[in-house]
Amino acid sequence: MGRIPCCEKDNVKRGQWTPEEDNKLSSYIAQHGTRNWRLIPKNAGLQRCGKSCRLRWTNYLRPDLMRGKFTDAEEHTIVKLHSVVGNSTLFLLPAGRWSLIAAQLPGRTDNDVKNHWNTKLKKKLSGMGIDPVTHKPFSHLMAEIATTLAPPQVAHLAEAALGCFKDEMLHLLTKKRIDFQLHQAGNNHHHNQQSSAGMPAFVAAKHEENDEDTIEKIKMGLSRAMQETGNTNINNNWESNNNDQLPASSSAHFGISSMFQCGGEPPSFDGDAWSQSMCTGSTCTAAGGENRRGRMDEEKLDEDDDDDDNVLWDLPSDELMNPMV
DNA sequence: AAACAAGGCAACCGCGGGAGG
DNA sequence: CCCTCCCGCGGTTGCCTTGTT
Repeated sequence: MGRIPCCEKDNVKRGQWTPEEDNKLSSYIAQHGTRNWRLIPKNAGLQRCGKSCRLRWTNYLRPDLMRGKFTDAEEHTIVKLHSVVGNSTLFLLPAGRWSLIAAQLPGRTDNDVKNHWNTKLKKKLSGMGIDPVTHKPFSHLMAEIATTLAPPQVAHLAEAALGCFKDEMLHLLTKKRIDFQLHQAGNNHHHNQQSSAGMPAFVAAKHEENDEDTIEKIKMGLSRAMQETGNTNINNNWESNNNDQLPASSSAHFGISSMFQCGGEPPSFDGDAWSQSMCTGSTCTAAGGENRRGRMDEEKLDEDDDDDDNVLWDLPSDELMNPMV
């Protein structure tokens, strides 16, 4: 038996809302509240689906909404919480993950958070070499899988992985990193000779570097990660964290920080406080280098001091705006 | 200056859960 | 217990803006 539509689609307007429609909806809700969305458009004199009205209200018209850019702190919270509730099916969370995350960010809607995650944060994490789904470094993900396979299968895995990541990696290595290098080059300007194309020598070199070279480097990194895995407690970490009472509280531990404790390759850093704050643990501390403390703003440092001891993703319940699960 | 590409955001769609008859 | 309806969620699409060539 098919589900009946929430409204008759022929008679409803769709697309962008006009200021008049916004006014009608806002004033109606101000007077009558938001009970029964199906009746609201009729009573408010709107040719809209009730669902559309609800979305417009919750995502745009609500007076408590905060517009504007996400702050670093908000982004930090999103990433933290996403590492915990990201795989909501695993923990059988009663509420959706986006709404749960949004509940911790006053003035932000789940749609806001979801859009921000999809358009910005995912790329940001990828750019740091971290898988935005599992919050683990790409190299460790591959290494984890590789440890369960026989050597011939590992070779196939590497090839398959390269196929998957090739485009993304090439993009990151040949385009985005150039920005960073440009910045670096600015400090060593006199060392860089101009190429025939008029671009700095290092940029020209990047362009000339063919795909095969890049792939070779990726392969080396992958095999190095797999070798290092043999000497570390990567699986112990993973298993112990999973075997313990799984839900949210413990799951926070097996995110990025626990993986970084394993001695594998750290993600690449842009050097900004945000990216460094996404990573703690012995390896990252070393990789982050001396300037970490120097660069991070003092207030943030104080906040994160507890996290520095390997457990960035531990979220004390009193730190949350709304308690979860 | 124009064309094209990429990014960002608002809105839509379909599905599932829960409440109530 | 079944059915209907409402609500809310995540995924996706489409359009507008901004950046790049």
